[in-house]
Amino acid sequence: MNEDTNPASNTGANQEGNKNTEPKKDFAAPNIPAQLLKPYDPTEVEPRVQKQERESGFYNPDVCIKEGITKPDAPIYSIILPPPNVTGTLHMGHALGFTTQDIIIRYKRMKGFRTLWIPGTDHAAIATQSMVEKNIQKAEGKSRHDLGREELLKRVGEFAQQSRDTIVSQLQTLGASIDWSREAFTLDEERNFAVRTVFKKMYDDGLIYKKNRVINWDPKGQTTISDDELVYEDRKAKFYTFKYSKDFPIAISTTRPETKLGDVAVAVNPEDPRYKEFIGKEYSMDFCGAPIKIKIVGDHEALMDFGTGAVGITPAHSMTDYQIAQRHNLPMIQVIDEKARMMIGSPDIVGKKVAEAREVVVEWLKANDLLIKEEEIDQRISTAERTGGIIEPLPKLQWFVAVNKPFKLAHSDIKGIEAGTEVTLKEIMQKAVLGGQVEITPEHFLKTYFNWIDNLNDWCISRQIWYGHRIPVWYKGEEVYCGVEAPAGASTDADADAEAGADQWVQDEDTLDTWFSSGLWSFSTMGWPKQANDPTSDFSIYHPTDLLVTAHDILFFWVARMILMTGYVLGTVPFDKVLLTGMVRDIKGRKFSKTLNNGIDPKDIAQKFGMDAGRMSLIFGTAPGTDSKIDENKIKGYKHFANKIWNVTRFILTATENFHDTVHNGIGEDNTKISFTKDDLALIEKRNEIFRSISTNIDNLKIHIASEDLYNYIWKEFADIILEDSKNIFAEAIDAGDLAENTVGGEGGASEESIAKKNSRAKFLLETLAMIVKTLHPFMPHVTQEIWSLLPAKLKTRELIMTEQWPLI
RNA sequence: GGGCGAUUAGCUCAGUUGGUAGAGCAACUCAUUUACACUGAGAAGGUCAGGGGUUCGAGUCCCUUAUCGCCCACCA
Repeated sequence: MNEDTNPASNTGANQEGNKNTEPKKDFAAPNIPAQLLKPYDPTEVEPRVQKQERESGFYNPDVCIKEGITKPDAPIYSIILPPPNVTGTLHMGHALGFTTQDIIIRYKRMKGFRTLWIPGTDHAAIATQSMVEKNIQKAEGKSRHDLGREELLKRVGEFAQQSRDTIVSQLQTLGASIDWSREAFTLDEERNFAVRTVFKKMYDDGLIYKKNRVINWDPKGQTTISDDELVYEDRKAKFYTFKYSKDFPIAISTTRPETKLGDVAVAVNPEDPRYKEFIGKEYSMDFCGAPIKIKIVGDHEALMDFGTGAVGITPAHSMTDYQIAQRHNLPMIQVIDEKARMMIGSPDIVGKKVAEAREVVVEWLKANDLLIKEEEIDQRISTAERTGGIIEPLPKLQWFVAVNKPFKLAHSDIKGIEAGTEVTLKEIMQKAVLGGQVEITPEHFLKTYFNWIDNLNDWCISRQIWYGHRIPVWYKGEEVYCGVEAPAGASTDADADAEAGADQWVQDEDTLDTWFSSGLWSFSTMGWPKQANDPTSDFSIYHPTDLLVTAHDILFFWVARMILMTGYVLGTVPFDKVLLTGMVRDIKGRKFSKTLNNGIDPKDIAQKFGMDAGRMSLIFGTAPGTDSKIDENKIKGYKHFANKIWNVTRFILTATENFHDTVHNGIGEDNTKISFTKDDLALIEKRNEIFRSISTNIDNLKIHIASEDLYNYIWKEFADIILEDSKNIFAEAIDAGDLAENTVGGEGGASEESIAKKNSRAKFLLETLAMIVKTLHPFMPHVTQEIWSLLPAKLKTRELIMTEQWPLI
């Protein structure tokens, strides 16, 4: 398979004679590939190399084994790609993570590992649906209800497909050596089956339950969201102090007077001398047209030194109040509906939006002389991460995952948890990491991780949207059925369900939080559950995976959920190591966001500087977990670097032109056997030391240091010192050659010595060049492949450098 | 309120177990059409935020202060 890839090498006759007389002018030497004589052009090379690599099939480990590149019993190395959301396109932040993964995957592949990298995309339920809904509303003025469930899903599906196509092409532009034959989608049929299977298991174990309680309602997205999907915004707000009525003994304060129509109690601190005497008393009155009944309760939650020391309790519209109400068995009165409009009160309040109702209530308080104080305070309000809607806490019947409920874990490979013992999901998340089974880099995120788990509450998993995994639960009158498949007689038509009669099974309307399916990603992409017991399945071979590379902003959303799900379902961990990357920011230090429209498309970088340069600039000098800024000057530097290696190659091939095809056999220019000089042996030793440490650093996930060492060796050591020095050696050999020719029977000794030096150095340069190109390949796959294709055939064992063996192993 | 991180050259940032402070970019001097101007050589530039401690020795470990950033939290 070792064809001569040097297109210029068989162009026939050359003019050897010219070489020594005018060596410097003669770059167009016939032995040197024509491409090499021009500056390196990434825009031409990169797409070609990507296509060549992809079509080779070697991204797929099965092909590597079949073609003898990887041994069948080779050690395993697997990574799953964090699936990008199908809401849009990739930016340089994604590129950092993906480049990191690609570097490690290429490195491991060259080291002989059976290497798998699985791609896919995430349906990102709320984000995607709300984006499509917005587009439809804008273009056609229709809501999702105008379209119906089926039509909307069709539209969202189309959008997702387009997004997916863009993402795939972007990943290919990055040069990601990912196995496309295994591509998955969090919402495809196989993943849906995995989701249903896990849901059913959790339901049967009593870990999934349905309950009516106060949840985070997003009036804009018309759905619940989990605690983690809240984003806080600082705002100025009016803080009102007032009494419910003239006769009421205690004043309370609030920023939301309109919710007070739903108050059922006032909590005071039981130690508070001002209010002690009122505890237990009840008062009834009219408040803005709503009859309210207020009980005074003692609760330590009420702080004596805040506000008036008394809290109005609105169980239906505040998480805190809901919890206090639970403690005191208080009723819950909902006064705000799902559209954030008032449900009760006087006629000028009912139907009004909360902000308007607030004004009306304040006016009413003033008119009745009940308002005591009005001041401005700083307030944090909750908004929905995906839609930006202001969260309205509402009581709703929702599905939850119980994180503190003990259950029996049948099988366990998790250190500290014995099979068959009772554990909670929370404990699984803790112990998988505590025992070091999952290693997190940088280490300080461990504290963040445990801190989050300590404060974790039950996970609300139901969403009132249509795009997503529909909850596999069916109702018929009072009956409830949960199953992987629909019960017999259940309607399969989504829109028809709504009108189905009481004698028919009707599926739950809600869909699951997108992170429920993402949590299964490490094994749902590998054929679980259908091929779980097949020893030849990906699941049996590649799970648990070796490494997860992701940005630190989804540590809780995703990393923790994967640990939870994998621990629960399989009794093991999803990955051995987690490498958290920092966020890539724009030049002003801002996060990339759709609203700012400041995302940088990797394709633009590829156009401008070459993707290799883009990749290096993301990696170089960027410590794990540390945020970085994208800077075009930096990228430009690595474009220069690519060109540098290009020219290094040209120089070495030109300088050794006469015998670079024989050096591999140890045959020098004068047909003598080459042996290394002392100087060159020293260079080899130093070189090998540096290259070994580069390997070690990649092994330890310190690729930013590895890339720096490599860069410095190539440019500062190899090019600036060794190549410059070599010029003298080669010049001496030429002079000596001339001298020997001109002096018949003269002293050949000097000549032989300089020729021997040249031979030694030439061998060193060619071998080192091959080594440099191989070692640089994971970082800059395109330029290295192009150089590889231009190197003398005898220096290589294979056409594609990605399948060559890593140096010095 | 709790937790975490950052503070190193003009700018952007590296710095593994403590052992003489590093890179890129910018700026300065010089060289040169060279394998490469997508170049080379040289010089300059730092009380490693401040203070204290441990140590023979601290950018690195401990304490503390300040500033900035992030995450979490039920102060209505």
